Amino acid sequence: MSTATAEGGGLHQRMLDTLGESIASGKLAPGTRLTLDDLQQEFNVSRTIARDTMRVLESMNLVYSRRRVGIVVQDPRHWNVFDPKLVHWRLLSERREAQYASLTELRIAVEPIAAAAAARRATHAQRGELGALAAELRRLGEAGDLEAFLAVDIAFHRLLLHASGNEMFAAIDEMVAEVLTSRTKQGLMPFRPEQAALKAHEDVAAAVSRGDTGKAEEAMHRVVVEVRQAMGLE
Amino acid sequence: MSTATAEGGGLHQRMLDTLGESIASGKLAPGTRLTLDDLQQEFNVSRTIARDTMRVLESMNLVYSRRRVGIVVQDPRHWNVFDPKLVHWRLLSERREAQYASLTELRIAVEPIAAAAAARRATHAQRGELGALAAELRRLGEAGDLEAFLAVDIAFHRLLLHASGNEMFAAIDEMVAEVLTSRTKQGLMPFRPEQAALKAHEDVAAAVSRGDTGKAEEAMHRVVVEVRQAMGLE
DNA sequence: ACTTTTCAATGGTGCTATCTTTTTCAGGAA
DNA sequence: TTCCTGAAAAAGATAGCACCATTGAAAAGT
Repeated sequence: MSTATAEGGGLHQRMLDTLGESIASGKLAPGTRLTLDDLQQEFNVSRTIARDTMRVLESMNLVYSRRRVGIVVQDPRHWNVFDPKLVHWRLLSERREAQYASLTELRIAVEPIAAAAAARRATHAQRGELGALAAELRRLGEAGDLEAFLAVDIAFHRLLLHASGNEMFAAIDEMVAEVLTSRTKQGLMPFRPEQAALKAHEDVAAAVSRGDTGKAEEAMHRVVVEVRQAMGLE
Repeated sequence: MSTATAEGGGLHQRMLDTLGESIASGKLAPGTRLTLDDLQQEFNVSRTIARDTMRVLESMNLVYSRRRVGIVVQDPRHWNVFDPKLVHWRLLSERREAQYASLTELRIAVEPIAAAAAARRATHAQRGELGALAAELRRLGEAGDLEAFLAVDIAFHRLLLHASGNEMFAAIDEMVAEVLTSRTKQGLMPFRPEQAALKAHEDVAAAVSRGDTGKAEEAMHRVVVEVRQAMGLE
């Protein structure tokens, strides 16, 4: 993807990012009426580009268009909230916290089940790699290198989600990475990862390695349980 | 959405549905190269429509387009598998079973956590309604009216997902409905819903009603546990 | 290796058809 | 006269079409 309102991609991408961000942030409130004519003027683009952009926003259910009315910003409850572009825009907005909360809760739900699935379906190579990452995690955790720790932590969770063999689980890997990153960057992580967390990661890797679905789920549950408490979910 | 290759919507919708279905089913293999010129001829539409369509498919990561190359069908691992349109197309294809499996696993992951969230955040009205639906479920279950049972079961799960207050959970309600429907239609359900399942639904409603997150999660776990076993996940 | 050619997307312009909403206006009843 | 009603007309916006210029990248040729 293009990311950000950056200059990057074509006109279409820029217009899409700008408008998407405006809608996601609520700057363009639901019910707001736009017209292609206004948009082409505002963004200084041709009708072609304006159309393309609105079609994409429409396919994400951020807007709908009706004859004689124009293009109308949809109520948030209709948005395709799993679209990575929308997730990205929402994380850029001031309502970022709400998006993090939703994502974290999703993670709490999915990761233990993904661990169980991985224990059942991971390839031999994946099982090995997972163990290596867990070991690396302990090394970096005890050394106190938070930045490197984050990178490996992301790799660990990403690999697990993919090893689950469920493409829907795999698809949330980017979002999980963003949650982990944000948690570290905002200092919500203890300066030095806790022993319990390191142990839990190792247990996940070990359980997946020997195909123990129940233990894998339980260990991954321990990994996310701290997040759960931080969110006030139990 | 328009649903199906039906006559419905505009040219854009029809072309999108047709192409999307072809890609989702694998009839158009990853790596296949298309050009706008070919497409406008094949579908007998203007360049505008062909462009719009491909832009939408591109935003779903079903294709990517490069200059001088054309429009290329993406590898499935890049697809936005949470896009409701894509889910729908996959359920129409011969690979429908794989999609059901993924969705079921997602459901197993999400619903217990959604129940806990609902216990915490549901409105007063939602708590009451959930109880009413659970009672209705028992009545219909014991009467053996499978069709009506299905309708209420869907309403129950949909309400719970929405009451969770997590818009990402709410967004999977349609998918859950399709899974439940398919399970009933294909006779995967016992002719008469089991007592344990009826009890579990009631327990979910009761726990949500009194705000007991732990019990709500546990009870919803019992609701999905049968599905879990049917899938060979434990 | 470098240059040229070719191909297909990117981006733009202007037009017609069609669908809906709003407005207008005529006609009848109070 | 005034007010309401309903049909017809007008207007506003997308839907869709045809065609054109530019640009970037792959492939062919030197």
